[in-house]
Amino acid sequence: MVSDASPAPTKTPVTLREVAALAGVSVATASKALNGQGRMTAETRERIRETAQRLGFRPNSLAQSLLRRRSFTVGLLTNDTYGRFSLPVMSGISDALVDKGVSVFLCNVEDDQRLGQLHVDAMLDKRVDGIIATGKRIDRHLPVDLSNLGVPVIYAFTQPDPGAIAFVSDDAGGARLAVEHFWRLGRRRIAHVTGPASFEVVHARAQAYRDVLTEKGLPVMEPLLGSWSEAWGHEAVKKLFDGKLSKSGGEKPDAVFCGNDQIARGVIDALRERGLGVPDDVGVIGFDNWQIVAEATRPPLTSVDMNLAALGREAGLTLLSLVGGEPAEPGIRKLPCRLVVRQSCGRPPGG
Amino acid sequence: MVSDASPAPTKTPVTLREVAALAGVSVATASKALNGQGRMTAETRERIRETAQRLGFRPNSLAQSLLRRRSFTVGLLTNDTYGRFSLPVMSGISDALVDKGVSVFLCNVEDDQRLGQLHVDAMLDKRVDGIIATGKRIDRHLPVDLSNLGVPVIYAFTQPDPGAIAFVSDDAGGARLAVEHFWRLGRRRIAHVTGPASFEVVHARAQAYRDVLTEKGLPVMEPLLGSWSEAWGHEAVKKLFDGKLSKSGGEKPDAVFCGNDQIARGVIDALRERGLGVPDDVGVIGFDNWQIVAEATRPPLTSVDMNLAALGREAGLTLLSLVGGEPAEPGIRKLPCRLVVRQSCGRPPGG
DNA sequence: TCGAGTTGGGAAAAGCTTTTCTCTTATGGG
DNA sequence: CCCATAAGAGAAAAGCTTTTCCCAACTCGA
Repeated sequence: MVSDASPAPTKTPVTLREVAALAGVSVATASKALNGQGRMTAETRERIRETAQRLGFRPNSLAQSLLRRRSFTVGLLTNDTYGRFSLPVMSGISDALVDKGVSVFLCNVEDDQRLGQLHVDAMLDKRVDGIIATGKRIDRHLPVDLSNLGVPVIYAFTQPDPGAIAFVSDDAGGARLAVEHFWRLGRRRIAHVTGPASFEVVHARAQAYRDVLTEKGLPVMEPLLGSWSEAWGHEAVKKLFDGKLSKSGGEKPDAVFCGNDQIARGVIDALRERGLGVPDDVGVIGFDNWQIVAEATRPPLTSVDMNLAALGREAGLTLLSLVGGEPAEPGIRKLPCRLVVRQSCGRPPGG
Repeated sequence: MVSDASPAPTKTPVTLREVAALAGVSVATASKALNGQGRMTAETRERIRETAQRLGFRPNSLAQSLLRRRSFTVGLLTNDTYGRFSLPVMSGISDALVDKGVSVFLCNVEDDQRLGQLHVDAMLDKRVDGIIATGKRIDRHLPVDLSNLGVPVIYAFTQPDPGAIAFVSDDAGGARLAVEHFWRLGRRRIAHVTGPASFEVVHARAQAYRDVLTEKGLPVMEPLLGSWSEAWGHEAVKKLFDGKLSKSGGEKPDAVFCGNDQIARGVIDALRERGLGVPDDVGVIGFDNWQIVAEATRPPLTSVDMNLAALGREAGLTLLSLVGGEPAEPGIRKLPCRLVVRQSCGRPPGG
């Protein structure tokens, strides 16, 4: 039973040479037949095709790549090991590329410079056509230097080098979406509970929040900065609903826009614990649209989705066009978010 | 400025031929010098090495692979797009392989047969040395046929083909860990709330749960099967603490072993809502050790960790040995889980 | 029938590295 | 001083495909 007649456990791949020999032509002709190039009788072409088919011929990509100086692979660098951010991005990239015959090397570099260098070297050795860098936050670099690599580089959801091409989510736009949605629903005292000041997105979203309120002539409550946790959501509810709020003259919020879904989850739980109904008394909107959290809250959480898969797709396609030699403007492209409406924000009055 | 001293934006990689020319030797000698092969004077070797260094020479892996019939790449197939299961597995695989110079193609096939075939073909074209299949549950196949591919295949955390090599978590062992821990803590009325009957692990864990209780001479409450959700955790608490339990003569549980962390989260919240203290009145242990959930519960959740990264590492190393031509027994290897103790299970009496 | 043009197909180089021979030169012993 | 041996380095093939150029044979018009 070591090795029997039926397809051997390890068979050596069939080469073009063998196909050609069996079809009684030269390798040149065989190659042309299979690629639809060159001139030959229809029968010759067909015979070669059939032979190739029958033998299960598969052109050796390594040889092709060597010749074309193009490997049809790209490297994807991430530091988001358990990544709910970078995973959708990856998925989008892969989606965009698989149809073009391009495969993706996934390399997790953690936050380890040595590991980063190791992976980048490995990619370069393998002659990737390009590299995409992605991460877990927009305002931090990966622990690798990607300048002057000799291959195109695109940044997606991570901090780019100056002069590079990057795709990020439009956090300010996403925040507008949420606040304006509250406004349309008739909410007028809208609070904002978000993450720590060390994140740039915190400021971007907070500013958008202020802008919308100002535009609409609504009272602006100063955003509450804390951590990205449920616990902070609880605590923030205490601050919002126990203390006096300066501007609004003691009035309690009827809506809370949260910086992520975990905070929102904490807020909703805390509201329930103090007998406030969501969405009837207070509407809540989260950010990230982390499905498993958003759907587990009671009621299910309305949340801003950053369209990360789309972002990845754009990044992949752009990289490909760069590889193809087409020029592209450097700069940061912000891609729009979308609001996924569930039940925590309420329905329009009388709607 | 077409090509100046500092690295050009897009430089063509330097070849061995150029190194050899500059060092004044043949490519054969250059190759041998850099690989520590052949015989030559120490100075010649050093001169070549220096030249290569200076030029930033990087052997073209495509050429090497073509020659060695070994690409130093492996394909990783998964259907767990947003995967908290397959991601740690991937990370372990990558970890195990990066030091050996092996890169990983990540291919997400969703549950789409066409996509699966597409990716497998792409991998085969690219001459991967082997393939690892991973997924989101142990008892389901990926939507691809991986038999007779001509390259070694390893299954990790997904249902293997018969006769293949697979690594999975030892769910029964993990369940024992949890129940025995409760026992050591002095808990005597231990309930089990878990997922749907359609999952094999549900039965494996439930049986282990029964076994341990029987061994210890404790009352066995019939496991409560439901869904993997928080909501089911809430509901299960109702069933456990409202109704009469047959065997235990109406006594309420003092411990609940949950089938995953989300259920555990629901159980803990529900217990709190009815005024029962965790861990003082009731201990709770979850499964999966999904950090972000386990650490957000109040109190933080003790949970069974499946050691998925280690599982991935094993899978990677085994694949490599297979690629190296070493034989390996087919079969399913169960890797042990470990209990991550936080606060929800309680401390030993007087401890 | 001759020359021009067309048709079908092959030879060979290129892409880059590794490895096996082979060759030349130097060295040492007798 | 000569031969045997070792040392140092190069030529060439292999690995597989694509593409350019070339050749032989055939067709057709004059």
